[in-house]
Amino acid sequence: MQLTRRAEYAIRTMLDIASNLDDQPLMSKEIAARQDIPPNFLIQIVPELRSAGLIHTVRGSGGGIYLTKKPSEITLRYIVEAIEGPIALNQCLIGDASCERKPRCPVHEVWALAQKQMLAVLEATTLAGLVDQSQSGKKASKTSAPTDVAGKINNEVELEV
Amino acid sequence: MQLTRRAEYAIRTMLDIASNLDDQPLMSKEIAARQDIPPNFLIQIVPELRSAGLIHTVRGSGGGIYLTKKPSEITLRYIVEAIEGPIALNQCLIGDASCERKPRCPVHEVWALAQKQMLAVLEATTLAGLVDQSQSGKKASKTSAPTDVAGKINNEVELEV
DNA sequence: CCTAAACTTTAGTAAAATGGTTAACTTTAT
DNA sequence: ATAAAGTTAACCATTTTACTAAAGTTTAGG
Repeated sequence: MQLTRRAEYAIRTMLDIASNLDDQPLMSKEIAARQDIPPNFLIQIVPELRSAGLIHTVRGSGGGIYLTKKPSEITLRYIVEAIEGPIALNQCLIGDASCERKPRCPVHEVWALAQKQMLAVLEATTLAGLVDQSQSGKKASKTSAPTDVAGKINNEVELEV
Repeated sequence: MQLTRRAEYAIRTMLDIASNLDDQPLMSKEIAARQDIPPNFLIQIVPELRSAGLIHTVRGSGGGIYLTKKPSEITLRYIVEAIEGPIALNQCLIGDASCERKPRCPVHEVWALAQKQMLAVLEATTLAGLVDQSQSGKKASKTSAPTDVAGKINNEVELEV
């Protein structure tokens, strides 16, 4: 019931690149150093991010990594699923194949809802929003739309438990 | 990022007992048969539920298992955490010990929110509500208050993603 | 064209988690 | 007593996790 280190490192990597202002590609080793990622582990994760179409890699001297999309178009959910595959909080939520217990099992839809709630947050969070938030403090930049996703969701979601 | 079989089986077990109308204790072996749980695996899970204070067990001939609390007082979250320990979607959410990256890491609070959303669902769901729901179809029983937790939450939670 | 810098690929590996099984033990109703 | 129930502890195969390592490939620059 926990994010793997791979996915955590993938998120850090994507965020590191998104925070980069220069247009020159970043080296894997540098990213690893900045983000506290074992460098030999990261070079294993990078190809996965590339296969998922999230990054472009340039080989050879002077090479490195850059994003393929705009940070505002990359959600946290997308990054996580690029590494771990589709998120499923319970075995009965894997794929669309409904479990055989489903008709009589009232718990299934509870897990479905819990997962939906969780995914809504991960899907509403983009790299742009995260970069924006970590840079706030100097001035309230209104450059990218979803400035404070977390706060935004938070207000609409209060439950009377 | 997925519920273990242990916890899934624990939920089924608790639900099975809560659905039992007689006041005589249920046998582990019978529960296992009804709920598609490997019987030898269940007898390993039962003591954990007991240690957590969720069930009472009676040894010896004629013994078995019954709940210690009212089904309306037992939440899904409580059952899961009785088996798996505290839920933490990311390593940085374990305990109250904030990760050392927290001050500069904008992702932390996103995971915190995602988890809060998920836990809200698991916490709003009680055994009584689940039993009630699986029995509906004959007549809309209004015996226990939270009849349709899932639907209830669902309405209040729409996000404009 | 040679070399160093960068990513790629493949293999290996120790430790822990997962999902069980087995068997000896204790308690208790009849 | 004895059989029925839960208790405890040990065991086990497989998979996942989190890495490390090494040999290979591509490419810029001299």
